[in-house]
Amino acid sequence: MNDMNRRNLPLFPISIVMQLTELSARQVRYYEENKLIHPARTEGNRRLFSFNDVDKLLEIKAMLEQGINLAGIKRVFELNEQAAEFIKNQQGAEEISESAIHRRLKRELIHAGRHGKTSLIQGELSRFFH
DNA sequence: GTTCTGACA
DNA sequence: TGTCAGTA
Repeated sequence: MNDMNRRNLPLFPISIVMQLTELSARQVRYYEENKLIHPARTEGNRRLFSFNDVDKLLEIKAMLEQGINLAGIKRVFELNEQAAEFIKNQQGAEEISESAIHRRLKRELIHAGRHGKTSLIQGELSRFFH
């Protein structure tokens, strides 16, 4: 069992996630409605969150505090996935750890931010993709 | 007792 | 977003 696998295991009920993220159940469910997170379900239809889900919720919380709306946050996640793929292709078939990708993404986001911090908010993220 | 969906303010 | 109702 590798790390990536571990991080995606459906483990926590919403009560635990509430304590871990300091978000209300209402907020967590609302973010799922808007497809920002996709927690697994038990046979009884109860949500089960993974470490990745929790991390994502913490990122959502942080971005929300910076004034980014749900649509903008969704865009950030989409761009992140595309960026991750881009980096993987650029690295070739060579194995690259998730943490390495995240370090590089973070570095590139910081670099992009220097050209205009406000451009990262309110749905103007797309301009970094030209 | 806990969580879920839907609904109202 | 909080909260209440009626369930599972």
